[in-house]
Amino acid sequence: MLHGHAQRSPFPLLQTTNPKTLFHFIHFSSQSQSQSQSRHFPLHSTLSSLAEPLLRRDPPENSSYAAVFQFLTGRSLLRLGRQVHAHMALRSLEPDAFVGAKMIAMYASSGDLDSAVTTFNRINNPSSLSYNSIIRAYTLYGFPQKTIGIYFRMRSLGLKGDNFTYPFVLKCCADLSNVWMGICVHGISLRIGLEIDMYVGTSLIDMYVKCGEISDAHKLFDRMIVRDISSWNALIAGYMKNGEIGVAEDLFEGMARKNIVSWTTMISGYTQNGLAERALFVFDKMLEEDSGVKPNWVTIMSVLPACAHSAALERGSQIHKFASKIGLDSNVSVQTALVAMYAKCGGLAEASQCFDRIPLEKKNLVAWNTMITAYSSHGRGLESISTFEEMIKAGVQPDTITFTGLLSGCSHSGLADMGLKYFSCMTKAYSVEPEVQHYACVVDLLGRAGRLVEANKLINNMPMQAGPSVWGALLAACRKHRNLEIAEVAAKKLFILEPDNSGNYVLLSNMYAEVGMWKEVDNLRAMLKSQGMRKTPGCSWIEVNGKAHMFLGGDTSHPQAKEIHVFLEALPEKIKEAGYVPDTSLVLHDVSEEEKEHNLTTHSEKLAIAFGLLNTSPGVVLRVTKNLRICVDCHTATKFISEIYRREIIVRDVNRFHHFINGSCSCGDYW
DNA sequence: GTAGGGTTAG
Repeated sequence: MLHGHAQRSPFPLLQTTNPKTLFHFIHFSSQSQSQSQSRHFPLHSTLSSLAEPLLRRDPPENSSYAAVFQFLTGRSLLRLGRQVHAHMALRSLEPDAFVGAKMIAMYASSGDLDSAVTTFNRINNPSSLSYNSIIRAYTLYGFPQKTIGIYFRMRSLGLKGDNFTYPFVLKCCADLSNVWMGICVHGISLRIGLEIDMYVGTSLIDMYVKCGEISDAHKLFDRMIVRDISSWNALIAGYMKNGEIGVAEDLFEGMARKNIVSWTTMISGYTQNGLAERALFVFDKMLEEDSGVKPNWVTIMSVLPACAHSAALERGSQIHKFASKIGLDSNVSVQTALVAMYAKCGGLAEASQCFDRIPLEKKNLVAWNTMITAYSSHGRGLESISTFEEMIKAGVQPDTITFTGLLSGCSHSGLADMGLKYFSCMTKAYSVEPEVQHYACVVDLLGRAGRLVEANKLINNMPMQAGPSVWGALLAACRKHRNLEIAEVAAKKLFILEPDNSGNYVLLSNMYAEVGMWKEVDNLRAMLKSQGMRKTPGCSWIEVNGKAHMFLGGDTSHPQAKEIHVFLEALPEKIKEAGYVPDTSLVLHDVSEEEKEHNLTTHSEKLAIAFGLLNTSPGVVLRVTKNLRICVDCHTATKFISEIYRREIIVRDVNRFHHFINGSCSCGDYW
């Protein structure tokens, strides 16, 4: 009978185990697995004394096993857990609701969800406790639908659930953004008197926050009798995600005690709302205050995008060093955030170094995507492709973002044929359906090659509605190839799809200006004005000695403004000797050529570059960031500057990177 | 047990 049972069992080690080997196994594993910790934690002796009743001849009780499973939970001792399970089965002990719950927790925490589920299904009379274990397991493994299904099955059996059930069920409603389900579960928890429970209450706040119902979340917060730091944190996160940073700040300041999550919430809130400076400031303040909070990997991950956003390479690498010092740089998520940060700060070499340091088996989809996208935005299409092929070789399944990176990489490097090849086979070979953004990349790809009619045809045959990204790509291509006819078609679509984007009006207006159609230019400018829109002011910044210096177009407010302007006034003559011809075609005003030239010398990117040249030693790479696309004249001028002054200049514009070296740019003059 | 999270095209 015993033997038969063993053969039916889904647990592979069942047949080979007897009490004696179990003892040896416990003895051996506890010694080998904990050699380094044994001085601090007596794992071996604890486990031996817990397991001791199991090894006696008299039949042990379920509860003895429960203690062992509980001890094994969260220790990643899956083999040992299986041995204990097998030992139990050999003694014909069927897990009851209680031991079953502990076994489920052990399996789930050891990464074996299948065994957890099998265990659950074999429990004869599951209790709330057994349901809680499987609900927790399904939630942590990211199966919210399953969790909710199990929860309602539990309710149908007349089990109400307790304060351990509802936080997970609510988390699932939150993950699904299903506010109706959330309200339903809220109602049930209210009826059974659990709303006032601290954990249930916090989970309810979180659920309403994640469903975008911030006022309901706040009402709940006000009703809570006992609040925890977590309740505050959940609400603060809501106001930051919401964009109501002021409210979040007030709540944060009003907290009697703050923990690392409170600080991290504020930092990531600032980052996500584009307030990079504030994010970095709060990060510093947290470290200075010495309030006993210790940054963890989420903190580092939240602060790095702030460096990326403001292109603060020096700040970013300082934080990198800090993360290494406190031992957080071996975390894949931190490493991935580092890759993204370095790439966005113009440090492609550092980015790929960080990527190389991630062990192959730890490189996940996000890590690969980040590196592919990094190469792509730097115009290194061939590297994008080879990284993609390595990813496939490593057995990681690509997703929609992978192909966005890959295709835009091909287009940025002029690899039209490669891009089209990947686009045409992505469904068949990689099971990824093309989406709007992939069409946008292909339109860009064809547009770059001057195949505008083909691009237009592709748009008309798209299986879905063409979005602003697609028409935007076509419009940009038309500007480059001076095709006013198709440009007008694309622009008209864009005026409807994104009426508030002044960039589209400016682009078309520039095209009219190029061919001297000043009446149309005026019409467009009148349209902009009547709709209360203004051209987004151009703005560039550069980091020198760890400090960012920002310039607006025509800016004279910088302390060194005079010096900069003297330099820029003299610049055209200097680079004209090397062949520079000022390109005034894009200056909007219908004014004299001389005046146009002056307009050009005050573009924000030129101011930043001039400042960089004046304040750094020869050989230092200049890294400039601009909030719009770099203009044609600045692009040309920068190429000459890189040659005459023998400087490497890296400009990040709103779309991509430009590496200027020895008179040429990595974008191949198409952007 | 609850709260904080990295990768997306013009």
